[in-house]
Amino acid sequence: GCMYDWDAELMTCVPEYYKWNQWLFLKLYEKDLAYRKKAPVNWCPSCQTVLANEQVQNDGTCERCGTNVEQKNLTQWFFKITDYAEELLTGLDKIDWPDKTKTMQRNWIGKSIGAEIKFKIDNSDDEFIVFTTRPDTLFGATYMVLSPEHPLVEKITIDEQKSKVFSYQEKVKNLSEIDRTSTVKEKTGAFTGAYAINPANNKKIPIWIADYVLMTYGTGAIMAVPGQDERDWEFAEKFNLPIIRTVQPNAGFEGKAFTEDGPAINSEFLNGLNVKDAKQKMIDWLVTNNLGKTKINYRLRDWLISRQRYWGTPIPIIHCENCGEVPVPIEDLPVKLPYEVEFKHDGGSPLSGNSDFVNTTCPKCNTPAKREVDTMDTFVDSSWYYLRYLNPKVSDKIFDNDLADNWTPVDTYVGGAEHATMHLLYARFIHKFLRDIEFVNSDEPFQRLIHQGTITNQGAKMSKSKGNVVDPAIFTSEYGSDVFRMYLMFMGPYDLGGDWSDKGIVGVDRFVQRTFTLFQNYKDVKKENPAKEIYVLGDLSDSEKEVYRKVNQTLDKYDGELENFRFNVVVAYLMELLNEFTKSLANCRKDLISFSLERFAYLLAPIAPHLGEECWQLLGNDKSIYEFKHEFLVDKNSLVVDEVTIVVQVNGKIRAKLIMSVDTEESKVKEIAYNDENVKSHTDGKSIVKEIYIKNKIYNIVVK
RNA sequence: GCCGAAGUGGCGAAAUUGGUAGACGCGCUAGACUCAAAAUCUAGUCUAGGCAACUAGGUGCCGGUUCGAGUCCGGCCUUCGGUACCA
Repeated sequence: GCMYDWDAELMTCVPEYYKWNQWLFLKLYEKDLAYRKKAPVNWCPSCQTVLANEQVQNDGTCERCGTNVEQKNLTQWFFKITDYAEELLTGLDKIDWPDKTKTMQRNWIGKSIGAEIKFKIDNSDDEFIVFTTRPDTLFGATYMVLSPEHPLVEKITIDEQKSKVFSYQEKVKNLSEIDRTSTVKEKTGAFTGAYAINPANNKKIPIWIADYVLMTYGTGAIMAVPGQDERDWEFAEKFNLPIIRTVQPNAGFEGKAFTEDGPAINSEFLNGLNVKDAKQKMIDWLVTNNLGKTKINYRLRDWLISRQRYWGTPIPIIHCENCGEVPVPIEDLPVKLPYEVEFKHDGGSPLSGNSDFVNTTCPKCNTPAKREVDTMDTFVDSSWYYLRYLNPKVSDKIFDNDLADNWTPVDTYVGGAEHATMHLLYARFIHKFLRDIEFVNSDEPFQRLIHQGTITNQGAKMSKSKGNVVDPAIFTSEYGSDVFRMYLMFMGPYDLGGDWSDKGIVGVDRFVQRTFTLFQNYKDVKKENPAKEIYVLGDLSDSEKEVYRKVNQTLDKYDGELENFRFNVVVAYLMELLNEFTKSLANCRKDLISFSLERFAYLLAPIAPHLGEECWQLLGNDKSIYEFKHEFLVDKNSLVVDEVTIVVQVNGKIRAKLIMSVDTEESKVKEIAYNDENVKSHTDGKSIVKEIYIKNKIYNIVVK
């Protein structure tokens, strides 16, 4: 029952599409937002290939051959998403996304405000910079830690320590970041033999290396303050390094790092200040003495887009001996992915084996030159594809700008929560970049975001390779697409996944059958008995009132629930409505039956389109329901109830239920409540402490 | 490890956002129809006790706030998503 416009199909693997990935790359390159630097990859020496993190097993071996995976540094292309870190953070306030997704993006971007502090190395002209969020604790810095990959390590390590340091570096090389930063594993490290000078007090403090300091965060070096940082405390305890507290802990606090607020101690000119003021005073002092400055740091890293893979968009760069890195001129795009590729096992991209592809001439100086052989991450394709949907056939530009101006941002984007910090962040970055080069006029690509849940099968994500895919055709041929779709809606909340089961589908099938039979029983009822738009409650019998109310209630709730993707409750409402009809419709006047069924068919149509249309026709309508433009209004009067159930509680436990007319005043409720036998039996002989009355809801008596 | 979620009957799940826990559906039980079965219809169905009225307990576990907690707070447990080359 789904309808696709195959003329509007797009494929990211064809040159007509990936040409624009290349165009995007060149635009970013033009603005210095695409650049190269060294970055480590997982390398399997046996398979002679780069492995994805997913292909490296927990024990650090290759999933295909079991060989130990190594880290290898390759020069790779990056997009400078970090230039947009601040806007990617603040922009979250303006979009209607699930809070959890926004929180994940905020944490991923990981903004922290602190300071950069310069440390001199003892007996040397070398110095290095650390980032810290706690500059106020500088007097408590009793040692320094460099990341094992820090470029200074080799230079400063003294001869006697070299073997220890180098073997530690080797050991760390093949650890994953998750293992390195685990807070439960025992701290490890090695002493370089070198010392730094703490600029606050000019004391000599040892420089260590340890895996818990990452080259990819901050400056790859930290000042360690064991008194105020839990990781540093553990490290100091293990290696017998001195601990100085610079914040007065709460009374009785001992045995670990104190990370909360308190007056500064052992810190000369900071003593007595709270953390916030001490931070500021220390930063002022550092600036005055040219030793440091305020610094905002982000955990977000630049987007590594290079892949040493064959099947991807070639990166449009030419390497020339004379001119260096030269972008392919835009008019020469696309750089087509060749089909003849030899999969040489030399570690580079497979494209390097195709000499027709690799060998070219430099666009600048016309001498022989070589093409870039890396391809792009496929997240590049998906970072702007929604714009291409506007007109997939447009050939002379990335997308149709006029359409983009009118149609973006996407009103509601539906996608999995697993994309929270990658695809959904990349797309926001690229959209903002396209805005900055005046290709779109909105700040964000997706105004509203809804996650769908993932239906698993036998506990695992459905995939062809696992062979656990549920084939919808089995169910559409047995029950029809309306029933299958409706069952999917009815199974549970849209954003909640779960394991597939067809156990309840017969319930939906029964609903559809019963509905259809009902409409058949009242075939053409509307022709002779046209419905009124509105009924006066006083003119209706009790059965008719019930039906009329239920129809209006359903109509009233329907839109809101549908807009919020609450399909499961919408289906439940339709079932309740049918149950009401089964019970009371036979006792209703014919024109009220027309009224009820007409609206029922109307509400069915978005949920079960074929059934909705069939029922609509059965009523005697000539035109399709999908051409029906009239909106059924809710008779709000019918929703007003004149009686409510008031729950009487004694000490919060239900002791009676009173049916009272709406808005009954407290004294009246009180009188009836206290006369109830069951209430009496729980209050007699006890003293009343308090009475709480919530109008039309609850009367709670507190006794002692 | 870190970041983000989820946990409610035999099962899928509702719960007006702090006010009657279990709507709707599956399953099950009993009955009607049938020679019989299926289908359909009717009634019942959180647990324990009771003929019943009712009583006690109950939303992963432990504790707290409140007249009142599935809902809020603190601490756990389990499962799931992400952790930058699965996309």
